[in-house]
Amino acid sequence: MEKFKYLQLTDTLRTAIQNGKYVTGEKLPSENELTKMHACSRQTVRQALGILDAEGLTERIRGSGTYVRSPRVQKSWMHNVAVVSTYISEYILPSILSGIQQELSINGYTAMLFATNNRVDNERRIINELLQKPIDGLLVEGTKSALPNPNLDLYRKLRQQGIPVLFLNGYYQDLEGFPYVVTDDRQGGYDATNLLIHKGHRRIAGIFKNDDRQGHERYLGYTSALIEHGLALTDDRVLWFSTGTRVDMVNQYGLSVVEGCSAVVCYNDEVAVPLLNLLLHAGKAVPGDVAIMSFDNSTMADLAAVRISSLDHPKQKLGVEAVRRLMHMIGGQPQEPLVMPWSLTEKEST
Amino acid sequence: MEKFKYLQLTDTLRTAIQNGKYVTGEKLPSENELTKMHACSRQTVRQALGILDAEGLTERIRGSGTYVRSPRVQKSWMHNVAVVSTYISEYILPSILSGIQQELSINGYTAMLFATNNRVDNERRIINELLQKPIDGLLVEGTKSALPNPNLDLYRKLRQQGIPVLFLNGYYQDLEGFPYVVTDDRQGGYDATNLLIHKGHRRIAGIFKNDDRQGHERYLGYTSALIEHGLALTDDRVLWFSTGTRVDMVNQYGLSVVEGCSAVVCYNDEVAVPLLNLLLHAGKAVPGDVAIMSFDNSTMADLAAVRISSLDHPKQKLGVEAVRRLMHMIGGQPQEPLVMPWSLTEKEST
DNA sequence: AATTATTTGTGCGTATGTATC
DNA sequence: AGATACATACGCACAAATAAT
Repeated sequence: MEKFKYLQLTDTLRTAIQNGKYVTGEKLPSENELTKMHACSRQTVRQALGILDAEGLTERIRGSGTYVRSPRVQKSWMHNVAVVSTYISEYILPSILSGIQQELSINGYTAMLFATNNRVDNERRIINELLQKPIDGLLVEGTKSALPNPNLDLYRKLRQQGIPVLFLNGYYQDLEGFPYVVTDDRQGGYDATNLLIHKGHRRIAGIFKNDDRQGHERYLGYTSALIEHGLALTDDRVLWFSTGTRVDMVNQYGLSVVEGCSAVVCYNDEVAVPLLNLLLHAGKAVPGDVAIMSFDNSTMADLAAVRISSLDHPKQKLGVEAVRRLMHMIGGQPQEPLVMPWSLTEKEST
Repeated sequence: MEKFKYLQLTDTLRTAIQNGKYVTGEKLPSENELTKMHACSRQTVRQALGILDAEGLTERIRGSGTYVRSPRVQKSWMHNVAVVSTYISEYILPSILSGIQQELSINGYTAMLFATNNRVDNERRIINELLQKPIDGLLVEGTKSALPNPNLDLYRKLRQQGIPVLFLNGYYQDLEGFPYVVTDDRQGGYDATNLLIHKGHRRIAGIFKNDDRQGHERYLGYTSALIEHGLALTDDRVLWFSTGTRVDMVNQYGLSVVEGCSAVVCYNDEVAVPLLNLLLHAGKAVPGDVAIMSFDNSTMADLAAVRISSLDHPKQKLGVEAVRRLMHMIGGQPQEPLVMPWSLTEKEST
């Protein structure tokens, strides 16, 4: 129990408000009534009410009374949304962030930026910080979303504090009830592979990332397309890599995995471009000897020596959709997950 | 003048603290002394001190006194820095933002992100917002920094409010006393042109941006190199463009401006790459017929058909340096401008 | 339309507790 | 141990806004 009367009173009143004993509207007894109810002086009551007021829980109107603020108005002075991304400057992330910032700005909100560098320890540090910051909502790109995540407790704590959380690109399987906005990676993997199959390819290699959800899903799409067409599914034709080993891995195993194959499905352009260069350097023709399908359709895909056919990632639109959903969540409307489709304009590598 | 005694007292004490009348440390008179000094009751004094305490300007230690907090600790609950950039996802901006975010994070600060899209009306709207937000400092990439800026009043107002402002990349000539971190664009223009001259080129075209400081400076470096070597300075060989007309302009006038020249200095890679493609498409050899020097050394420069020699922009390091200086400013130390040098590793286009 | 009661805001006085020097 | 300073607590009086009579 608190030491001082005024803090005790603050506590009881605050919990009463939070438990809904006093609903949004008038409700709160007058200072004189509280004086009698809690057997203390009016000054003590006023001190307690002053704290609630400073916390934004109540609004005091002279001559009228002390009113409970609506949860919406309680935080109306903030309008901050935290954005936790794996990276900031790399690949398609800037485009997604740009979409997020633009849509937040339209809604009168401000983006507070954090980067995990795809490390769960950084993620933990950041979310711990955020628990003590005045934010209205949170957009998170999941960190290593295919591996078990040690920070789920913190996300649950955020929800407990009433802060809406929405995931994008990667989300955590074990975390239920949190909406997300992602690309349809399984369908994308299926479509990419399917296109190659319909072009007559029978031996199709695949390079996928093993520590995020997207990699797993794209792989599943790849396999289901092969199975559906009765094609051989061989582990030797699949190369897995993890965060931080993209280019190294391509240089080391890139040629061997496509050996004997006429096509390859690449996790993304960051893999496809180095692989393309490696193939060309080894005297192979693209798409003559090896066709390449990739994901994300970044600027890299167009600037490569052979323009790479790459499923088109919604990028900015994904950021915009994520923000729109988060805005609804801040408004109190729970949101369903959104799975966004890929589109494709074929280019030179197929 | 304020209506109530306690607010009057708060005001006088606050301005006294901000004017340095009471320095970091003890200094503040006791409640009883203030009671006598301002001819009011001790409760009134306490109410005023309570506000200062809530604002974080002072720290009250029971049995000891009321102390002025160091400016660094005064705002310890905020730790927000606003970053106003022209764009977010384009070109080298993501790298600069990444450096900013990284260094802010190290210092326990958070980046709040805004984009002007290089429009002064957006800039005005944003700075007006920021005047009412709780921020510790501001990093701004100047908008159309070579044109007269209508928002200087707002920047001065920010300074008046004690919020440190530091410009990067572009700053406003007419705004005195605001530090900045920029690249040495005049020297860069000189170096780029000089290199071409030393390679034997005598007729060197130039393409520059006319609405930002960097364009003007790079142009001045270009001209001074030509003059220094007694080469002809011809308006016909200089092409100016402005925000929003990069590629269009290159496609329209690119070939004509390099006509009769053996080399060209381009404002940046966003100009150099389309120009390169245009030249190659017209059957010209690079660097055989036309050598190309560019600025910024972005990924575009390396992914182009002919790897373009491009002065290396510090990018992340520039962001880091800007933040370091802003941190010092928040700590109360005024900062000098920083002009960062370019480096160059020659590539294929020269 | 004016009055009255209620409620919060401001201001002052006193007393006691407790940490610091 | 005593002086000093802030923290808590209670008391009262009046002002100003509101709401109901």
